[in-house]
Amino acid sequence: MGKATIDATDRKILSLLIRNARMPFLEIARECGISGAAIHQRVKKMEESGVIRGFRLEVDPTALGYNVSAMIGIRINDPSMNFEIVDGLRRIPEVVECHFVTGKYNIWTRVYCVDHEHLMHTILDHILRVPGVSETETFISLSDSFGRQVSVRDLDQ
Amino acid sequence: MGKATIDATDRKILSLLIRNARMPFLEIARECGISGAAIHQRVKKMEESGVIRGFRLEVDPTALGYNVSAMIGIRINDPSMNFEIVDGLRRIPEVVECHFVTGKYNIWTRVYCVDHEHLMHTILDHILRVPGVSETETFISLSDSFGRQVSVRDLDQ
DNA sequence: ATTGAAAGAATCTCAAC
DNA sequence: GTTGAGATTCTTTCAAT
Repeated sequence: MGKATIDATDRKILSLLIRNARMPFLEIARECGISGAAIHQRVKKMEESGVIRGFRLEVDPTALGYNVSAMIGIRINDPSMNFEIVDGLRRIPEVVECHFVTGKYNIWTRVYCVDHEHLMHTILDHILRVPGVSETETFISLSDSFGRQVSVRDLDQ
Repeated sequence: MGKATIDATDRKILSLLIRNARMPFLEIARECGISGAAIHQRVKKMEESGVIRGFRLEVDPTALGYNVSAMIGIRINDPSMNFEIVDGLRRIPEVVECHFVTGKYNIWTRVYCVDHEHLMHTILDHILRVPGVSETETFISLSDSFGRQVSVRDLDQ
C-alpha cells in the first residue's frame, strides 16, 4: 500500500469512478451502503492526499484529427540536463507522455500527430532540436489494443 | 479532422472536461455562452459518436501499492495469432496498455507492479507464457515526467 | 441546433453522534 | 468516520423556435 491509507470502501469508490468519473456520489453511496455525505468526504480526502489525481475526459484522438501515434525512445548526451530536456519536450504539444527509463533509451515518449509528415516534422524539427537529445528511435503505433487503469483489488490480502 | 464534425464550441467543451471531467454542465454553459441544455445535448452527441470515450478517474498507482512501472517490448513468433495474444495479455491485470507497433517489437505494453519481484513474476510467469510470445525487452520507468491528453486546438486553421 | 421552464436529483455543508 | 437534514445547484427532458 502507499502512504495514504485506503480501505475497502475507498477501493470500491475508486473502482466505480474509474468506470465512470461522473457517477453521482449518491449512486456510489447506494452501492457502498453508506451515506452520500460520507462518499463526498472520502473522495475529497483522496483528492487532497493525492490518491485521486483528477477526473479526466478520455477523448478519441482521431476525432480531433490525430491519426498517427508513435512511441519514441530517446537517448540523451548529458545526464545532468534531464530536467531541461523534459521541459523542452513538454513544450512540444504533440508529446503527450514522457518517462525516464532504464536500458538503451533514457527517455520514453509518446506522441500524437495528424499524419506521417507531421510526425516526421515533430521528430526532426522539435524533438531532435531539444538541447541534450542525441538520438531517437520511433515505433509507430498501428492500433491501440487496449488501455486501462491499474486494478484496485486489495493487494494486502 | 475525424469523421465526426467538431466545432469550436465542442472543442471548448472538451478542453474544459479534460481538465475536470466533473465540471457541471451549467458551469461549462456559462463559459461557452450557451445554455445548459445545449451543452448536455452536445456532450451526449459526442459520447454517441465516439469522440468522447469516457469519463475516467485518474488514480495515483503508488497509492494502490503499485511502485514499479515498466514498458515492455514484445516480439511474437506467429503474426496470425495477434488477437489471441492480445487477449492473453488482457487477462494479465498488471498489463494496463497494449499496442501493435512497427519496428523491432510487434507489441508494446506497459505494466504496473508492486515491486521488482512482482515485475519479474509478471514477465516470466505470465507475459512469456502467453502462447505466441517469443521474446520481451523491459524498460523500467524511473519516473513519470508527465502525461496528458492531446491538445484540442483547431488543427484546420 | 438552441432555448427556457420545470420536475426530479445531486452537491455540499453542518451540527450532532 | 458517519449521519440526516436542508439550502443550493445541477441534470434531464420537452415543447417551441
